[in-house]
Amino acid sequence: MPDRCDQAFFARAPVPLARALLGCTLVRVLDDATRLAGVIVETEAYLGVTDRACHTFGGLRTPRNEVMWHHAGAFYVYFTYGMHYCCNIVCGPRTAANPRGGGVGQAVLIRALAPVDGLAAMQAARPKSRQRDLCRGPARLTKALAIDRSLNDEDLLTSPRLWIEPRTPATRPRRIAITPRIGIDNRGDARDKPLRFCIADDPHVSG
DNA sequence: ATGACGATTTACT
DNA sequence: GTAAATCGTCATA
Repeated sequence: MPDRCDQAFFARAPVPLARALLGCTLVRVLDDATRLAGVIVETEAYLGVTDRACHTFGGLRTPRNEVMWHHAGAFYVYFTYGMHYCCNIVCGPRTAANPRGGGVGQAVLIRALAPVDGLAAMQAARPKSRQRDLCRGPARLTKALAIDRSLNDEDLLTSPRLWIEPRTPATRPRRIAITPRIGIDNRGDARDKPLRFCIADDPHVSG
């Protein structure tokens, strides 16, 4: 039985989780048992109700962003630009009000992976992509790993088709690069905060 | 009912 | 470098 990140791993604030996810492996198992997996090399932290770039800014709660208010370890998938999916891991510390962690509108966006398992299936999903670019970008990786709306609100703690595996000595980042987030140019102070985390010098990082 | 826009990617000049 | 693709969502009326 594969090692899987647990509730304690996800139940913390977005910045520490975004850092801790680097070097972990995102695993997706298809209905035909094909295993697709990649090492997380790029993440972004979304801080919740005070963060202008966050879907829950100002306490906004709608059918679309409902999952961001769920417990830590919930998987939040949203559709954007009429054609792309992006995926996030809901987080937030454990409190008396939220003993599972989360419940406060915080999450970490997965922005890029280094492909590890299921390369043939990924390539089939993105036929024109070079191997290095298969999961290099938030919407590219969801396409490569067959992540869509059907996985919104999936529980990473228990799902048989989706989970996160911890770092191994071989995947532990040597150095982490920190930059402002991508694609939020129009949002004042939120634009410049250093909330994007990458494994430095990894060729699978986007941007 | 309507309209502006988006945590992007790809193709094209 | 710029622009097109493409549609669900939310705010406004």
